[in-house]
Amino acid sequence: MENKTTIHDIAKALKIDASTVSRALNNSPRVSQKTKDRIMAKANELGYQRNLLASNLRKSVTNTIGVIVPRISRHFFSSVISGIEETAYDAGYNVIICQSLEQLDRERNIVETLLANRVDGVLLSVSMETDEYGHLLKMKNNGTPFLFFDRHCEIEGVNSVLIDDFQGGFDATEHLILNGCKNIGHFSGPQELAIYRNRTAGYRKALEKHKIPYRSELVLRSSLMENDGAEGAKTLLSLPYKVDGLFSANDIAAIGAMKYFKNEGVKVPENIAIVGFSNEPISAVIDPSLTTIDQPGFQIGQIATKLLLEEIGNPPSAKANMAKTTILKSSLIERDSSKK
Amino acid sequence: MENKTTIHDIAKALKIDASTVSRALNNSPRVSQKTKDRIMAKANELGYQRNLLASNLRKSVTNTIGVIVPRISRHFFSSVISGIEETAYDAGYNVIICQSLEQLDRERNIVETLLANRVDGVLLSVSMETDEYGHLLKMKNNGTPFLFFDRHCEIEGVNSVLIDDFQGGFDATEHLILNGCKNIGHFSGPQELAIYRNRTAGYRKALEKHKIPYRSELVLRSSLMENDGAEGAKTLLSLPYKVDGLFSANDIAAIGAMKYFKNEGVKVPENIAIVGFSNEPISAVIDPSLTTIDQPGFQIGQIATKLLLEEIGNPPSAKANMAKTTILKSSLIERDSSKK
DNA sequence: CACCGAAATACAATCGATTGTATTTGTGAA
DNA sequence: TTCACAAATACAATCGATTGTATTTCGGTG
Repeated sequence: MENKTTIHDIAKALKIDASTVSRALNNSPRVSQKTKDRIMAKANELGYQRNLLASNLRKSVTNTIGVIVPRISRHFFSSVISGIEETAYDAGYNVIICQSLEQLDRERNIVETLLANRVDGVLLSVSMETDEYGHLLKMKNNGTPFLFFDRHCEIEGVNSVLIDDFQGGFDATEHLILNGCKNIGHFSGPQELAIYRNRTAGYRKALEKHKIPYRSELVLRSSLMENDGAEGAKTLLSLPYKVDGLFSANDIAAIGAMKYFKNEGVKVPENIAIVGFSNEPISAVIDPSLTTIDQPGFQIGQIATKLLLEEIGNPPSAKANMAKTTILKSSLIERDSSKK
Repeated sequence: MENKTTIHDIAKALKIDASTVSRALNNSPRVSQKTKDRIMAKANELGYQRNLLASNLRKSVTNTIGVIVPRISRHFFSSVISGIEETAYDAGYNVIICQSLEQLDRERNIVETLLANRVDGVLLSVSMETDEYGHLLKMKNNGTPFLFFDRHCEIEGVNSVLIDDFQGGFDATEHLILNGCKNIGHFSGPQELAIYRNRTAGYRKALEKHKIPYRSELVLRSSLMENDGAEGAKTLLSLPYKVDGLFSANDIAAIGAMKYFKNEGVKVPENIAIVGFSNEPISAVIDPSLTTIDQPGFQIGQIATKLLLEEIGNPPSAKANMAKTTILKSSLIERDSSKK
């Protein structure tokens, strides 16, 4: 009841060798069916359960991949995780889910733990604080295959699966312009992250295309939490001219702003039209419903996992050291918050 | 660059024994400071990283606990996970998060994998499909400490940390009654789960207290997904008398019903008042905002983890085999969906 | 200078499973 | 009956770290 039974216990009980037991449990053709049956029966009788620590140590393969996301509670990330799990399980891999909570030191710890546990590969969407890549370079040098999804860093030879943030930012902004907005605010995130730089670049490009001058005071950077959105809304209202549009680089901050505007009696979309990013479920339900950019999370998870598993299966030295970047399209979901 | 360095590599490089390297890396007093320094330096130089598979195998302790939840995307569960992680990390434990997606076979697989990986303990909130406890009994017999939170099963000698679902159901229902509802519908979940039985029992108790007859056709059982809520709403509308209140055993189904009602032109709360359960973030934001029962998820996670770690630390045979059940209070959050 | 005891280090077994190699068993053909 | 050969099983090393025990080193004392 206490001490787990091992293949040696089974071997002893049947007066055979442990190697035969091991082979039988792995259904090797080198063991006769008769012996296999006896071993299986005894294994069940004793409640045997393979010790993966020992097995993996010996085989130096764990059939496990680690996944690091900023927060599991974000809808986008949990759908990516669903895609990852589906693909990984089908391929016989287990998945360890970890959340950095947007903190660099936690991200470092997680990487450390995953490497120490010898996961076969890692899928990673970096935290907002990640402006230093030591832990990632260590992982790379150490030979552990890994791959960025959504939020990536510029590290040579590391693949990534991204969405087209530039296009998303462009679409969101142009949509506001086409709805008649002239002074469009923009909430952006930490500039260390390419996704935010790209969304902002898309924003600027749309302004440019429509000959609207770019004003830096309209672009506010924060961590894009709900209260950052409220703060940002306040700042926009304090400007000496009227802001009539807002593109927020995520939904959460957009919602923070919407709530603030509601409190202040500023009408959405009449006074200010808003577009978010990520398509959180909450955005479909808030009043007015939030126009946003939808990202194919599940698909990102599937593709990222497929690529990672390929990399795990293949000698990384064989192929060129070029990083491959897969870019998926996002799509604008028009709802009420932007209808003028 | 390819093959990971081991303590033997360090030992060889310094012409000392591997055991000394091991002790140095664990900061044992049996190694002189001078040698420790040399070893540390060499370890860094070679990019050494402890192999936890080997270490844990030898120590037969992993300092890891497994957590199984139905879905990580549910706000309640992700706050429980936050509480678990905080407490576990403080105690030097790692956490493996797994989701059963409400499927029994996935739950079985996860338990199997966690046991095979020799986690030191497991925190578990069972799936809606779990009506058979073989995998849990196996875990118990195998001697792995585990503990239920929120959704539990009747297994002898297994502790649980729950919220007072009976009281929650009672409060929700009485709230509707006090707001003038006479015919109160109720969405419940699988009756294998005590939480749903208890919420329903609270519902009945409140009716009884206020001398409202119980009608079985008002109680609808489902998996409480969004479309189950819509289905349920349809059923309630088809009854030959007017249903003026609804207590749903979760927010998601309540929201499904709200959307259906909105489509059908049934006004909430004027025509039908609604109370949900769980306090999903979306419930605060939907229009009308959803009255609901808030559960202290973070705290549940903290307490459950503390209890589990105690059990891991102590000989389970030493203490009586009595299951301890910790019950936390929930609280009614009044919002617009129930204001008549 | 020899010797004692503590400090530092080395030796060797072990955790549980896997796997290459060697040995035994068994079957059919000569 | 004997031999060849394949099938089945046993032997033994190994994965990387830990840990109890044994040995060496060294400073200090008489």
